[in-house]
Amino acid sequence: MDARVDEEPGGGGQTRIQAINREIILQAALEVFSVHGFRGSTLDQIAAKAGLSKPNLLYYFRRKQDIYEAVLRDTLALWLEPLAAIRADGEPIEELRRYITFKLRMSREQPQASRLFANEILAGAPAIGGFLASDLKALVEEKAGVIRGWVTQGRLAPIDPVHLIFAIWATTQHYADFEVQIRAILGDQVDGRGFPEQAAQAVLSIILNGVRPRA
Amino acid sequence: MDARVDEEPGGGGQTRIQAINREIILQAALEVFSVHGFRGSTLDQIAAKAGLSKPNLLYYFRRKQDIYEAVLRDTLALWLEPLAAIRADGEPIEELRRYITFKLRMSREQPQASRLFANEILAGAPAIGGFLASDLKALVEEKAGVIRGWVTQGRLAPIDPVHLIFAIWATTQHYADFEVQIRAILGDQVDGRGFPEQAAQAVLSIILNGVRPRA
DNA sequence: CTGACATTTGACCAATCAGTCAAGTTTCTG
DNA sequence: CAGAAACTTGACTGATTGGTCAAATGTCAG
Repeated sequence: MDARVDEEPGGGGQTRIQAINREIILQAALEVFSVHGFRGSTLDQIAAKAGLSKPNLLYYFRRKQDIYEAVLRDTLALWLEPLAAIRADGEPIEELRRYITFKLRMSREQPQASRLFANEILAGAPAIGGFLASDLKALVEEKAGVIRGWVTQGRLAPIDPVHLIFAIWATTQHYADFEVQIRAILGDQVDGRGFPEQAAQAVLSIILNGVRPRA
Repeated sequence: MDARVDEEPGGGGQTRIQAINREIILQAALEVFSVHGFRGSTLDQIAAKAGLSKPNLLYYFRRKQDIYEAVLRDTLALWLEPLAAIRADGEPIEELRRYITFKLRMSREQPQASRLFANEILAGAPAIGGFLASDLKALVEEKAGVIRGWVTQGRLAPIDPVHLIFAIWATTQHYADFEVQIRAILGDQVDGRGFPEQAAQAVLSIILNGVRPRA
């Protein structure tokens, strides 16, 4: 029969095994969904990667869609964090440098999360369209206001703030989303010690010099 | 029986109907594959969009994979064209401006081609991995050499040429690949008359000022 | 207008898909 | 250590998938 409500697999309270297996499933699902997107991924792939049987997967998540949404939800907050951290009372160039550096590090350490979103957006954002149009839009508008203020004060070159945010997203996430292409062009160099710094220096140089106020 | 070799559906010579229907199929396939990727797309979706029956699809292309590769091949050349057009004997900033402008126009006029590649790369480039590591790599290295020359001559700020190319790809293709996200944030503004110019001005301003030599 | 060939399709197939279920096994609690 | 609940799974289902095939229809040159 029904377990105590707060110990249902989908609920808040979890048993030890639930906590472990839900985490295993979400990690496996991230690896699969981030490569093939929702439609292109199968429960069998996820089950195999998680080392669980397919019915067992569906014991923890009733539907494939539920797994997908759980993975997306888990990574959404993580993804917005750095943008939210931009402070209006900071030094503009330093704030942007910190934001870009943060985003580049996330592309390096969580490339699958980046690819998961890329797949979701390419597919038309069926699962997070509402979130984009509400929370993300509000956050971008807020930070665009901050940047616009810096421009008005002459602390940044005149630039459309929203497009600047797009440019930062694009250049930083590119290293995660297009990693295969980058690896095809640069080879094992990508795994070298200096590569992250090299990429960071290039991106920071282009964008920061691109928005630095010109006398 | 076998038709004359040069009139086989897959061959070079085509009947009138073949030419028409192959084009219809490739256009429908582009629309489907660019949204859901190879694995996430179905022949039924393509057939429905093309207004043909599924067996008829397979009369012109023997396998789903063949349709996919044909669409990719058709768009690959188009995609490299602008990079190849960068000239060593041009004015650096003007050459880059032309390249960025070209890429932005392609993102606007051929967003599906951009998304098709994005999906292919995200999936690990199973179909074009070899091409990336050979042709694209060679082309990038050649143009990187050109840019490196400009830097050496002091006509561009010191910047890693390959990462500059990545940054240009990222910022320009972002408008095609993440259109849904951009639309969620900016709304119908995206359809406005001035939007392409606004985006172009922002991207050009950031990148060109980012690489302009500083005294 | 006719015959050869190109084109189209309904019916079908085996494989894979998401999801169900009843019967098992394991784990936890008192 | 017993009983209850949590967990696991083999076997299954109906739907969808890519792909086949024989038969029917359309096209076009002579």
